[in-house]
Amino acid sequence: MIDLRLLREDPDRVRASQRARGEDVGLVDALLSADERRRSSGARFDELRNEQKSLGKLIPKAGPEERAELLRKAEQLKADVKAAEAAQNEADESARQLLLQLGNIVHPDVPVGGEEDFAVLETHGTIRDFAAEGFEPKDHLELGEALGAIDVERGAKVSGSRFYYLTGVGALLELALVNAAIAQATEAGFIPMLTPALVRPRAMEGTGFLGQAAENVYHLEKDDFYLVGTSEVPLAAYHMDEIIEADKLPLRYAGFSPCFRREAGTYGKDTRGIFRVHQFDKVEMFSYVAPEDAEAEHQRLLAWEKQWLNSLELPFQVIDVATGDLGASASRKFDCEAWIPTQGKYRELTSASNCDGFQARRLSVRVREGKKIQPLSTLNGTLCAVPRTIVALLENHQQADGSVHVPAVLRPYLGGREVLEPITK
RNA sequence: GGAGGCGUCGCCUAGUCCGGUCUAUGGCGCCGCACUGCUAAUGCGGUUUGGGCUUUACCGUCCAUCGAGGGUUCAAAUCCCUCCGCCUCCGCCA
Repeated sequence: MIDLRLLREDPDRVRASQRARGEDVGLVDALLSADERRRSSGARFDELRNEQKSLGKLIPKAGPEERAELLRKAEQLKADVKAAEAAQNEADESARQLLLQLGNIVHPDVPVGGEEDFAVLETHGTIRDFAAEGFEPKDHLELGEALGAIDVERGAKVSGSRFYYLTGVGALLELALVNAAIAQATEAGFIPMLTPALVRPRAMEGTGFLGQAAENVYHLEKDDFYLVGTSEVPLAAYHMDEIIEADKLPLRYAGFSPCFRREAGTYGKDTRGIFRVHQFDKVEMFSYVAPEDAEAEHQRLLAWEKQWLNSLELPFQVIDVATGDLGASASRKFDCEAWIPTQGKYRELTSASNCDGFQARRLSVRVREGKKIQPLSTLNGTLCAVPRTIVALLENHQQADGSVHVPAVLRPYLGGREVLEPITK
């Protein structure tokens, strides 16, 4: 959530941000009046409660007659206090509900518009010219099946569409990617973390995934658990309700977990292969930093993502995601998109978001510097989302005979193998 | 799944049986001041968090906060209910 004080002091800035997101600006005014109601009902309750307390002190000391009189007054007050408390709770709750609907304040440099209105910031690597090399590139599924690495037919048989098995060298490839990614993150100072994949509503809501994104979240009704779509959720909630000393920051975690996504509303989109699936594993970077350090950390996360993709020898571009595609909790988001030869376009492989104090405020994670206590800033960035990375690797590193070149960074985790060969039988 | 115990403002802890004197005790740690060649020791003061009001800030002040939420009562850390978490034992199970 955003800072209520900011809303009070500079509502126009919040309105402008809502407008840029293409969201309802009326929400801001509703929130302002709810906040006003919250404050006045709170003051009323405080006043009555104070009166009740002073009266309560007199009762045990009073003589019999006086006592009866006081009790009569106290009884009346009891009803008033109860009503005032109910009014206060109601006002608090309605203000909170409105506040939860409001997305983060958008960074002024973010391009305004929908999904297609992103700005390309930089490009890396060289796109291969398969025509010049004299062969037609195969897509990742065809390659993966030939390698004995991917089985989507049986994935569908067992679990339905958008499920898959990674088999043989495919399974090894995932483990190699995960190990290499964790190694890079550890080298950079991240603490490796294996996190819960099932979380309570508070963690999900606090991370901002129960708003517009809710339809993409799996929910276990019987136990009221949510399946996380990213380890960002358990990593953000890790320090929930804590106050962290300023000299402990930055705190950096590299989470590895399965990720579950319903992919509602994507029917017919990316249906072939393992580009868009309901379950996958991912290594995620997560940072807790002082508010003034957030933008610099955002750049650092992006730099680590670029380092990773470069080490995989993948051609990619970096984009500044447009306002309409930010998601509720990000104030700014940089995606790295790898070139997918058979699609002839760049597709998202990693995503780095600066959430400022948005998640920290919802999850009550604060930093203490001297006497000052304030929400800190949280940021997250993908290091390696496994299936998509496999897609990009297979397609970009394929050779005319259907074998696949292995980047040096993965070889130590693949028994030194430099090439993956199709299975003959 | 069954039985029992527990949860107090950084950590430990008193208080809960028997409601008001709790404005929550004491110790440790930490911060400030005093004293002191330095350090240590000692003395005095301070030290939960959130929200209002006031305010440049400080200070001050009010309300809430004893795991969470409800209830009883004029009044709840204390009594009742529900939930959450931790511990012990039993059962079951990777």
